[in-house]
Amino acid sequence: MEQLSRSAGTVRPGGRTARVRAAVLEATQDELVEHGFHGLTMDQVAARAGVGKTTVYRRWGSPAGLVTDLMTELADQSSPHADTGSIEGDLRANALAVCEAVNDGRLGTTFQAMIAAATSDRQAANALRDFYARRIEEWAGVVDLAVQRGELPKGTDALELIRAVSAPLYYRLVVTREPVTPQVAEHSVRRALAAARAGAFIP
Amino acid sequence: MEQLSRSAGTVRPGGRTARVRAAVLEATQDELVEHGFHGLTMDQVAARAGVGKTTVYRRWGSPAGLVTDLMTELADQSSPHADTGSIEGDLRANALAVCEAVNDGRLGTTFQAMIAAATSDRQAANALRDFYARRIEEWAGVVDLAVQRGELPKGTDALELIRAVSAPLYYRLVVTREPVTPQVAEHSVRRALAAARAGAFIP
DNA sequence: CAGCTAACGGGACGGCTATCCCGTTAGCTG
DNA sequence: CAGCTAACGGGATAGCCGTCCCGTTAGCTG
Repeated sequence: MEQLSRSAGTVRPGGRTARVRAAVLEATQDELVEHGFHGLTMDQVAARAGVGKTTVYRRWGSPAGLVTDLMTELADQSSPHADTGSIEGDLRANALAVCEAVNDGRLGTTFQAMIAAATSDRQAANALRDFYARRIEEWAGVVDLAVQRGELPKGTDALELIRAVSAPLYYRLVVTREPVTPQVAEHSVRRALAAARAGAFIP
Repeated sequence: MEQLSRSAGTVRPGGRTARVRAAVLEATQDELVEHGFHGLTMDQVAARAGVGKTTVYRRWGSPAGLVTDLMTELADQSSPHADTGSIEGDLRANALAVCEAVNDGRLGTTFQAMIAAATSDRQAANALRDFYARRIEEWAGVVDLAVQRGELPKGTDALELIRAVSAPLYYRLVVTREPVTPQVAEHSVRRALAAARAGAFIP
């Protein structure tokens, strides 16, 4: 797709296009905070961004497209994983980072919108999956280090352990819609770690 | 609300109203399976149910309202929790029940629709929360029995343990959008149980 | 700095969705 | 079984959303 449009003519990645994209994504976030994903309309995003609505339709196609692009933008801003020296500290840092992210007004609504978009749009779903696959891989490193240090048994599935830490947080956020507090994060770490030490993450 | 409309005149719970509701909820499920929550329109539901679209708007108000009613209907059909004699068997039965439910064409799409509706509609969100609160409470009993039998340490938080079993399943379903297989369910049980035996579910 | 063209902007149009109004149906009540 | 009225049904209407067409702008290129 990308290849085809490139071969059709000269691409212009220059100032205006980038400026428009920045303005539109900024406006998208603002609209999400105010009206949520359900109330996100191409029209209002265009108006707030100060661009023609035709442009928004042409480049993003749908509200889900806007959110998807916002997601890939966030994916590029890779959050550096901590290295506190102990696996407990590292996992706690991970859980608290998730906790803060979903509770932050601006970022949290964007995350919720991503999940909402993914329920109706295949492209958004793929972007969401890729986003988390990348985050999980980044954090899996701390588990491997812990195994090398002897903190966790050999053969521990690093990806699964990282997933296990965040699963209860997202479960509360999306399914039971209970608040995601630091205490919840703490409990999640404690339980995942207990299971890991007992060897429950060895396939 | 309910009280007010009742006091205004005589309620007629009789045949026609109930018949209309059944037809509409049936049509809603069918439409959900075919087009998903995003493609659920009041108009088509009314047409498929063979009722006037004014009726659908008057009684349910929005697609989210339809799904919410569907959810309360499912909530009433309480699934009996198994009692296999061991906590491992009970939790496995629970996890497999969730696994089957989300993979079933008809029921699974309804669940997904419920979650999608909850992201945009407060009433749907409340109904979803109540639904799971009830299910979790029903299953918490098997944990208490296991504690009495000495299978799990005293003070184990039954509600949290039940939540911990389903959290990874829903995490995959909604967030990472990976398939929810029986093997995933098995792993989830194994890990939650390992943590519980280590006392990680004692507050 | 001048020409080319990718990308943007405005306005008009068609289709759909949600709402309103009022006539009709059918479940209660005596 | 006859009257009352809650609840349903159909049609008309207004507003919004998405698309299309074409003129305009501004970033590349030599």
